[in-house]
Amino acid sequence: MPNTAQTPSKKKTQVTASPERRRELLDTAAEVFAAQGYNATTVREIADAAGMLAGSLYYHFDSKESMLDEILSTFLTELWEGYDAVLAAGLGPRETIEALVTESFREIDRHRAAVAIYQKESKHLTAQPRFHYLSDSQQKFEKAWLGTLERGVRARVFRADLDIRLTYRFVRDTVWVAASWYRPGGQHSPDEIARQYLSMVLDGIAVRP
Amino acid sequence: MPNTAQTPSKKKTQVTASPERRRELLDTAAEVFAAQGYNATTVREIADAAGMLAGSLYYHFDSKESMLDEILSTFLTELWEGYDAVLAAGLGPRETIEALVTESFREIDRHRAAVAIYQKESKHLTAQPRFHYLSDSQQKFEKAWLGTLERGVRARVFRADLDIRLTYRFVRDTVWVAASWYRPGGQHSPDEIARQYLSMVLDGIAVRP
Amino acid sequence: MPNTAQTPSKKKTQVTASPERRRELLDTAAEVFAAQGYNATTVREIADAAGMLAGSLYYHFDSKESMLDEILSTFLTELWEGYDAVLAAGLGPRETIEALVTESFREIDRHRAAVAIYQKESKHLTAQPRFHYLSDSQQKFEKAWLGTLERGVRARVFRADLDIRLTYRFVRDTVWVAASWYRPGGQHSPDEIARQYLSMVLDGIAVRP
Amino acid sequence: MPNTAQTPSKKKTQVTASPERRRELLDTAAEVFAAQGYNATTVREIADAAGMLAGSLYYHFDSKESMLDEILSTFLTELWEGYDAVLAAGLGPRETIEALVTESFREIDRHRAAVAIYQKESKHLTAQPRFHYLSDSQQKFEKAWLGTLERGVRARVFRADLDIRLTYRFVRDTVWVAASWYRPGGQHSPDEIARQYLSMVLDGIAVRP
DNA sequence: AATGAATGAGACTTCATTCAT
DNA sequence: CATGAATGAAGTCTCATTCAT
Repeated sequence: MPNTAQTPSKKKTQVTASPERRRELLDTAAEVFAAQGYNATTVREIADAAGMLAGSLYYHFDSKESMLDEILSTFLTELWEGYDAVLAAGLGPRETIEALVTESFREIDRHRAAVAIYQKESKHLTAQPRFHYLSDSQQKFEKAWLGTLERGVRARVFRADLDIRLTYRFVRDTVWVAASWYRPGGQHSPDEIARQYLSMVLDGIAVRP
Repeated sequence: MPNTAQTPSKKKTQVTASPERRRELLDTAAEVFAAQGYNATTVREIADAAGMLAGSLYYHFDSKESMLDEILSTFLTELWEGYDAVLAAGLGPRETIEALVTESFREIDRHRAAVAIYQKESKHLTAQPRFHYLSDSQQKFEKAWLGTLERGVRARVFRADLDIRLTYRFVRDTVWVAASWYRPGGQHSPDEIARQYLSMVLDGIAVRP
Repeated sequence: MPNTAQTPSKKKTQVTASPERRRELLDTAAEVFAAQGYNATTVREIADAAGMLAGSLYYHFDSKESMLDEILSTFLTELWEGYDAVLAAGLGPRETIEALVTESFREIDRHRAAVAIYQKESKHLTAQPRFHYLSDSQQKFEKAWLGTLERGVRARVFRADLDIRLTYRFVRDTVWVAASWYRPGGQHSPDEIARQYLSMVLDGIAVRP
Repeated sequence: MPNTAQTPSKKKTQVTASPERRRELLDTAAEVFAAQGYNATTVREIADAAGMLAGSLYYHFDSKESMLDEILSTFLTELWEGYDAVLAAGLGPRETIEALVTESFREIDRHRAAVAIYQKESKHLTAQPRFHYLSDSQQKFEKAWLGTLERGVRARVFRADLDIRLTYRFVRDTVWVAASWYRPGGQHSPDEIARQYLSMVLDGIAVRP
């Protein structure tokens, strides 16, 4: 997931005009998209949720698609700020994985809707040029995680008998699917969930003999 | 996921028509639904993929929705045949989990498209009465897995220090998300994938000290 | 084209506002209307060209349509001042035609945009009561030109072997279509263009035997 | 006006399907476009005129714009067939002009609506890449007419004292504006109109001294 | 005077579905 | 069985216009 070059909307929508209102509306839209799916969501439903008429949304945004775009790219930008900080910290492989997982759950906590949308829609969005940055991010993401896992195998902190790509998918999916059931303000804090997830992933759920 | 035999077409569709052609068309439809999402798929795209015109599909099926219905219910019926056999076998908790995971990967191998559709669409489909059987299945599914896990904790074969519901979601998601990247005929057989997944889930990816 | 003083704004627009600004804005609007067509022009494009926001135009004008109205009626008023002077001068038919053509090219020079708009839009505007004055003008126009041509035929200065209505349309169109390509400040002055046009219309482009 | 490369509609509309219906609908659309202007015409008005619902038009055409495109390009293709035949005939300059004018009035007779649309819309359409062929045609058109006129001046059959570009515009506009008032089946046949126009253009409307 | 935000009507377009052939 | 043509509902988007500030 890349810190997107963000489509420069030259046309009309005031990107200048009050960014708070924009953000409010995007949050509303993200919530509806996450709940119903992007395609199944009508512009009118977003507008209803925002307390305005469908047409009024177009004062703030070019199109329904550009809302989706902005939701996803904003999320990815923030995500990579966190990831890049972790990767630059020079930690050992196990500590890096721990930090990445923790960071991920924090992002899920902060951008639950965006993550859920990303999970559901990103695959078929990458076909469109406008959303190529999703693949870019995906690749960068894979490099960071897979690289760390490989480093760990070489350093003998991760098992060598497993297919490394399988392990990668396992860890990756395990973390991000959480967005589909996670509700902020629930029983466990993001950090607590991260701790338990890491414990399962690293040590397994079986009792040690 | 229940084997609710919800298929009886009430309206008109010729059940007389050769069931093989029906299945062929459903397979085609499932593939397209999985690739693009149900909502994003037009009836014309399915027809194109099947080499006919959109209207012609209606000789075989009542509606786009009934195709989805049939795809999902067929899959769930088969899935529960396998699951029920496992659950009736009277295995210990660890062996039950192993058998369920293995069975799941076999289903993914056989019904990749259906599983992918299920993953993406089931949440917002359960709202419709027609698809209530999806929630039924979900519940039955949860009871089987959660029950087995709890049994394992009591039997001291699974760790007691983890939130059991978190563990459940972890195992469940770990398995099913695989449908999003799995391609039949790949490097690893379903059983091999199951073996490695189980190894990770049960024993973790970290090297034991 | 009549000088129907159809301008009195009945509704609200501040006529108090400086008339120069009004004229400026109308000139801008006319330019955009001429370039893109009235229907294809959005109020926002006019506002952009004027360096303000769309809504702000409504401080100056009732509606987009009233801008068009004012552009056209102002032009026609001026046109008829010139024409009426010519017609009142008591010239012979050939001299009258010469004077009318010359006057027309001067109007095109002064009101290029308005003339272009008139050419493109007048036909479908005449349906609306608000723009009935366009048909009135058209009729008065036809009477003046056709009458002069007929007078010329009777006086044996214009050919009698031509369909007089065809001749009328020929002369009329010949003159006014020029607005579609004419650019003020070009190579030829309006009077020079008029001279050459008259030479062609009166004597033809073929070399005399 | 070029014999257009015609946009290859790859997407969906059956260009194969009954070309007669297509042509019928295009004729209807052309009539409405010519009467009201392209922008002022709604898809529903076209559909009403064709006795169907607005959406049904999209079975035959990609978009309102593609109808316009097909109307114009079909017309231009036919026009250039006629023009090219004339230009290839090796006539003298005066005879070439006569043949071109005659051919033009025949085209106006056959494609009155298309010509009217061309006159009104072509200028602002050329901005769009899709309609670049309009400029191409315009250029080819200019080369043919201007070239013939220059040839005529050199051959001393056309006057040398006139600005040749002015003459070109004069002749060109004179002919084509006729589409705005011409009604097929009127008093004069296209050939008769051509004859009188040529008489005016070549010899003028004034009586020879 | 001008802005920023919103309204509401209506435009173009898509698409599941129907049905005579 | 399948096609070709059409329907009708609904969806996205545009735009002239309004109005409080």
